[in-house]
Amino acid sequence: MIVEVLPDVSGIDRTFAYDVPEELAGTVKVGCIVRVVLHGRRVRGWVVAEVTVPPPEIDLRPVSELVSLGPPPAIVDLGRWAAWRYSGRLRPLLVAASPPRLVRALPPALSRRARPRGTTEWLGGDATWNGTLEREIAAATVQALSSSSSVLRLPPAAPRLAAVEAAVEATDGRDGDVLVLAASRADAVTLADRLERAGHAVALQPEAWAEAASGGRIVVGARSAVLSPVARLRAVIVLDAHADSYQEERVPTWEAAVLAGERARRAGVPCLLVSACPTLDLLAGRRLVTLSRDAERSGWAPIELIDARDEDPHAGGYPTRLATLIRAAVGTEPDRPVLAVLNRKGRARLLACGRCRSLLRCDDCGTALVQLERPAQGELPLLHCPRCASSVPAVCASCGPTRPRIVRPGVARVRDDLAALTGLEVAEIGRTGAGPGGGLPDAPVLVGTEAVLHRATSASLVVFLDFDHELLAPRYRAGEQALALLALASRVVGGRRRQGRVVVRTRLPDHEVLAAALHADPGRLVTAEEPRRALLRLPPTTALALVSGDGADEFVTRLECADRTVEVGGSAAGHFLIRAPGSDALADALASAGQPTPGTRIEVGPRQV
DNA sequence: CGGACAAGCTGA
DNA sequence: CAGCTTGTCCGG
Repeated sequence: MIVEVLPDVSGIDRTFAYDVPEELAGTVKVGCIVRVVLHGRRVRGWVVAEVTVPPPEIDLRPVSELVSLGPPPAIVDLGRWAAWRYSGRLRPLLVAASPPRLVRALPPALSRRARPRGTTEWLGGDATWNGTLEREIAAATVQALSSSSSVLRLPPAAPRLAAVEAAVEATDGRDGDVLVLAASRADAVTLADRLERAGHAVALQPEAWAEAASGGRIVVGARSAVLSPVARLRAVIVLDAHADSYQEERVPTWEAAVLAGERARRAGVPCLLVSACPTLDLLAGRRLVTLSRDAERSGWAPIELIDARDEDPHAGGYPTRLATLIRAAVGTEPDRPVLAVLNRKGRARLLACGRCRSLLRCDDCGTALVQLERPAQGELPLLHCPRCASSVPAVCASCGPTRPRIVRPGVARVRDDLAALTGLEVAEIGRTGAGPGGGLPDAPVLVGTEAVLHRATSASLVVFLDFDHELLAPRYRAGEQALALLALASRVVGGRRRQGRVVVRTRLPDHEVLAAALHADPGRLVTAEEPRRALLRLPPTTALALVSGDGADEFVTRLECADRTVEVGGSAAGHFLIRAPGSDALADALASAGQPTPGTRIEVGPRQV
C-alpha cells in the first residue's frame, strides 16, 4: 500500500508518497498521524490519501511509525474544502482537527440511554424563566430543524440550553450524534456541564477528542470543534453564530459557521444556527425562525439612551444622570456589579462639530470622517471619508462650516471620573489581569473594554460609555458588531426578566442599531443594512478577500490575468481588496492565480474592511 | 521548515 | 584561496 503524506512542517505545502510496511498495513488509514523520513529528517504528517499508482522513478521510503489516530477521512475532505474556500493551506485545518494528545485507540462507544422526558432541570442563570418560554423555544427549534439550513433567532437572555435539548430530543430517532458549537471555550465548558447535569453523555472538545470519535455522546466545543471526529452526525448546532470568535484569525481565516453548514450538508443532516442578532451573512440562503414578539422582547434588556449632544461641552466628564443610574443599580442589586464598557483602546478618533458637538460623517455613506492633515493657517481642514475615499471640507450638517474637535475618552481618566461622579469604588479590569484568584475585582463598578462583558457572568447594569466608536467604526460590519455587543450586554444583565438594564451614551440616538435593540427586533438592522450592502457591493452581495504582504503585487497581477470575474481594488499601501460575485467564484479565482509566494497573506472574508 | 550546496565577500 | 556569510532550492 502507498499513501500520500502531508508533512506537519509549516514551510511545506505538498504531499509525498510513502510505502506502508506490512506490519502497519491494517492500521494506517486516511487521517492517521504518522512519522516519516523527509529529506533526512524525521517529521510527523497526516495520511491524506491512499494511492494506487505509485509515482514513477522514485524509490519510496517506508512510513516509519503510526503516531496517533487522526481526523476521519470525511474531515480531511472537509479540511480540503475549507483550504480551497479560504485560499489557504490544508495543514492548519488538520492541526485543528487532530487530537490534542496522541490517541492510540478509541474508548468504547456509548450505547444510547433512554432518558425520561420532562425531567430536565433548568439550571444556573436560566432559573427565572418559566416553562412557557422553554416550550416556545422547543417548538421553534423543531420547526427550524425541519429545514436543512436555518437560523433560529433567540433573544440574548433566553436559555440556549432549551434549544439544544429540544434539538437533541427532536432528532432522537436518527442514528448518530449531535455536534454543538459555542462561541468561546468558557461557553462550551458551561454548556457541557449543564448537559451533563441534565443526564446527557457529553464529549467536550478538544480534550474528549477520542470520546467524540467513538460515538454516543453530544459533542460540544468552540470553533475548532466543527472539525471534531464525529463519525455519524445527526445535527449540527451553532450557538451565537454571529460571534466573531467563530472566525480563525490566522490564515486560512475559516469560519466555523460556514464549515458547520458544509459539514451538515455533506452528512445530509440539518444545520441550525442560533443567534440573537443574525448577520446578513448568516441569513443569506437560510430559513429564519423567530419566537413570538413577547418572547423575544423578554430576552432583551431595556436600553436607556443618554444623548451626549445634550452635555455641556465645557463641563467635561460624564453627565450626572449616569451617576444616578449607576448608584441606583448598585443600591438595588448590591451583589451584582455594574459594568462600564469603554470602546477598544487605540481605535480611530471621531470628529465632532466644535459648536454643536454632533459627529462629522460622510454625506454619502455615513462613515465617520477623519482628518489626515493639519489645515493651513486660517483655513478649514479637509476631512477624508475612509470608505468613499473622498475628501470634503469640514462642514457640520446643522451649523455649516466648522472647526472639528476630536472626541476621545481619556482612557486613563475614565475610572477616576466615574469614581468621582458616583462616589463608588471603581476598579479597572483588562482581558486577563486583576482580582485575586483570577476572579473579578470586588468593586461595585468595573470599567474595562468589551472584554468585561465576556469575563463577568452577571451584572445589574451595563453602561456603554461611548457607543459611537462602535456604531461608526470604519468597518462595514460595524453595525452588526455593535448590535452583538448590545445583545451580549443584555445577556449579562439577564434581559427584562431579571430587571437588568443597559445604558448607552451616544450622539446618534436614532441609529438603527439602537432602534433594533430598543425594540428587541434585530430585523430592523437587517432591513436597514441590506440595501446598503447591495449598493456598496459588500457581502453577502459579493465576497471579499484582502491580499497583502510581500508577494501581494505579483499575486494580484497573476490573478487579474487568470480571472476576469473578480475586481481588484487597491486600498492602503500593499493591500488589495478582491471582490467576486460570490464565495465560490472568489475561491476559484484565487486558486486560478496559482500558489502565492511565501509572505503573501490572503484573508478571505476580512473583518477589518 | 531546515539541510545542502552554490555563489559571493573578505582578508592575508 | 580558505573560511565564512547569504541565498536558493527541494524534500518521496
